[in-house]
Amino acid sequence: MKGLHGKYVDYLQVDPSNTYINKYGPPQEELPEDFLDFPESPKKSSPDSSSETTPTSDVQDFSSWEPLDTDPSIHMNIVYESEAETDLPTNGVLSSMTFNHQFDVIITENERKLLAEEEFFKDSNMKIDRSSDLESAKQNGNLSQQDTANFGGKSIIQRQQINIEDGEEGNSMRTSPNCEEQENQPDSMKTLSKQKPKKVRKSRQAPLKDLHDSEVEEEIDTIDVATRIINELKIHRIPQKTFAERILCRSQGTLSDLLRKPKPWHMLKSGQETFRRMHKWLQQPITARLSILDMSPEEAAEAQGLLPPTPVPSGARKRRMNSDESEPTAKVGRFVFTAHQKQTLQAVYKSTPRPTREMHQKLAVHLEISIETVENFFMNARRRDRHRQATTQVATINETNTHQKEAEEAEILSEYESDDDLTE
DNA sequence: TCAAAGTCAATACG
DNA sequence: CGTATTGACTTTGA
Repeated sequence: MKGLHGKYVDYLQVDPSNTYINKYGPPQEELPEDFLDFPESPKKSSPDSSSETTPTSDVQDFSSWEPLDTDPSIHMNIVYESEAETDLPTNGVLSSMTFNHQFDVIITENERKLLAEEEFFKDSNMKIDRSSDLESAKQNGNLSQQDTANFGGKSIIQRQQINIEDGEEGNSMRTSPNCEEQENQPDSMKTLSKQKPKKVRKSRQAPLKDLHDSEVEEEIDTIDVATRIINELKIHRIPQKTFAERILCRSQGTLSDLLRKPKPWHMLKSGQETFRRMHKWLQQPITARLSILDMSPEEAAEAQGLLPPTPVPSGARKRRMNSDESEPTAKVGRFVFTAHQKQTLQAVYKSTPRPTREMHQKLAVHLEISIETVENFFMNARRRDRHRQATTQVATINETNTHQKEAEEAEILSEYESDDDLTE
């Protein structure tokens, strides 16, 4: 019963009585037609399992599944991703939870013992039960959540990994977009593969266009992606710098900004590419995600795929420097406005966001700074003002609603770090 | 040539 | 050290 050890399991089911486990994966794009259907339980399983699953004649026994307790390496550290209609935060970490939602599961070996907890997947109603692990999680008592919506007892867990104690191969890395890649077709029809119509979208206050499941334009919920990336980086202790450079081919500062202030997808231009990469990375099996991070930027770049022509036009900056860069003597640090200069400029900006060239000149003289600097100030001010406005509207409602929960999640997340082994 | 969008990357912060 | 901020550079589109 250790056939799956060391391999990816993209989907997983656990029977209502929490005794058997059904794994499916890895690479297959699609699940078997009946994957979501529990076999007709022949035994007197759980009481409330009086489901309405089509009472087909196909009687199967859960014994065909792998007994849950025979896999000692299992432990689930569930990072869930709420798709919608839930009061739960958009995502977070839970110690246990019954299904009805889709989860992003991460399993670490040294956490396996925690799974032994009989509480795991106890009921068939979605419920958060943190009694089994996370000494810390216990501190938080407000994560309980009820969600009666269920799929007739069906459950799915996505992207989970099962660690093994013996042979496993760290190959399995999948292609994914990375640096050197640049495809910006208004309608990325590049790969018409019908990937899992995993539209990462949630019910936000933002007006969402109702696209069909067609593989039209993959709309990405940037806020959701950003949140998830933040969690991933935190859980696996991946520095922004590492992720930014190896996966996104961007600088740490840029990543930080994108993560904290993600602009709505529809407001992005070429910047969509960066979010696409983050999204793509999130869709890969955990081992692949982590393995890529272990490589050098170059390796990662190639490993992940194509290195087409025009790399994102930012790779090689030509910083202004003397024609001869051999003498770093006159090291001019970055310019920084003095309090007075900044205050003056901000005051002017308030009343006049778009000063005329003459005004720019006057300000430059008055503040004793170059006109370019003045122009840059207004340009940056306008852009960041717009940006702020665009991100605030969406974030606000959401935050006020889940502020507390998120704060608690953060605590739980931090606790998980204590025994995460997948980091180097 | 100008403005906007996307970033870089120095450096301010904690 | 890792993350957030931010003045300025680069690329795009008009």
